[in-house]
Amino acid sequence: MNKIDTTLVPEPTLRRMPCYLTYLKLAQQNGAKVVSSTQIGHDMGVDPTQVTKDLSYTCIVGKTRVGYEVELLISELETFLRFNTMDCGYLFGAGSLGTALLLDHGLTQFGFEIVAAFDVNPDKIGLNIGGTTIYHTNDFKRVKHDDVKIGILTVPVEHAQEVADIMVDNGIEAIWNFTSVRIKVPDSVFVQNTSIYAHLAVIFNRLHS
Amino acid sequence: MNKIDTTLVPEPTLRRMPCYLTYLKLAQQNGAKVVSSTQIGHDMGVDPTQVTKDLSYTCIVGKTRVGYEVELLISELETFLRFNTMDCGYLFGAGSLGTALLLDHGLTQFGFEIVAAFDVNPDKIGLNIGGTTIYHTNDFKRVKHDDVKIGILTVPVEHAQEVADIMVDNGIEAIWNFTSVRIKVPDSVFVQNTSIYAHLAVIFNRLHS
DNA sequence: CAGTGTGAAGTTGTTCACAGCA
DNA sequence: TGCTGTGAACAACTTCACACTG
Repeated sequence: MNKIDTTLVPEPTLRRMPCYLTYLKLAQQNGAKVVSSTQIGHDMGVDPTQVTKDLSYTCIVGKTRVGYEVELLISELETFLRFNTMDCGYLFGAGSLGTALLLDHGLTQFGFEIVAAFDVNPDKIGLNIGGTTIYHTNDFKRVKHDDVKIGILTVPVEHAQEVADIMVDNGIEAIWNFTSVRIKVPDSVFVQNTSIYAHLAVIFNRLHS
Repeated sequence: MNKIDTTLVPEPTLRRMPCYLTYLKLAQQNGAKVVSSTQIGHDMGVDPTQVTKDLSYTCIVGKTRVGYEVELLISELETFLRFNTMDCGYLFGAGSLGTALLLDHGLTQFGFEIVAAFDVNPDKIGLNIGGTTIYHTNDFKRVKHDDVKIGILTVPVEHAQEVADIMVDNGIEAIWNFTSVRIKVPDSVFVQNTSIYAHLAVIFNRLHS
């Protein structure tokens, strides 16, 4: 499989890739120069064939009987995942989770920067959290730049749809939805749901059965 | 399907259920008494048959041509997901994400309470964040209670495995892993990976293709 | 006839089996 | 022999089709 292939990369694969990347960076710190998918699979608790399949979506080729060159694999993965070019986004809702995202240094490391935040709480407007200024949501139209396509949704559930509508009306093309409601958007807008409470449900179920 | 069935509830179903719950609570606030799976599916952008299938894992039965009684469905879902009985957990790593979880009021609403937090940063030991005291990780063995089975992992990636090992050695049965490394644990321990960066990879890929 | 509930078909993702290579 | 890479078998999840019900 190569990059000319038009089929979409499976979402599970995309979600595993950042884990490989983190694993590889740690391995590199520990002095590893070369690593096999067998090794990666073993260390990460993933099926080794799965690792090979996942990596085959990138352009990298492994050396038979040796494995993959760590440095090359890292840079290839970063390019593939677009973690080495900076994407910008807006944050809507500077509550506890929103604030955490503003303070999180990890995001820039993965090629993402929150360039402005929006809230409706008068006490928060004008504040600067982690280098990002907070504006009133009503000022979004005025403040926004057309080249920012990603919006983070961390508002209370009651306002999720409403704020999502504002994003869509103003040209946002991808919404990273941290709320526990499913929002309705046009087909052209991509939504990634990341509700942590959803995972809590899984934990409770597996723990008590 | 009923509760005597031994097959596991599919993870995708478990992850959708909290969304149904949130949707239903909002609908209830808006005065809805009865709702059909067709309606839920339409409003949430989920296939209506999927909604029916998902709900059939609980004990609730819908009325033909009418739908489900909202209040009953809410309480049935809450019971099923164990959101109305309090589970306790420990948090490891009081960084930006860990702190956000400590400050988040939403968790208790979903039946989860962080009863103690652990970190290695001397500046943080002894602090009280959102009602939770922070102890040194080395004191875990001394502080822990045997009935707490859930551990939240929000430490830097370099220490993830090490801290996970401490948890496992001290009787933790489920680890909610927010780091971007896959940790290795015995089969008896359940791990739920919730790395937000993984979702970033999906957003970038879908946005740029 | 609109809605539930379910078995069957289809799709997607994972695991297995093995060919090729150093 | 140990590893990559791939096509085939398998499992999981989703969507479709339809019988049933008030």
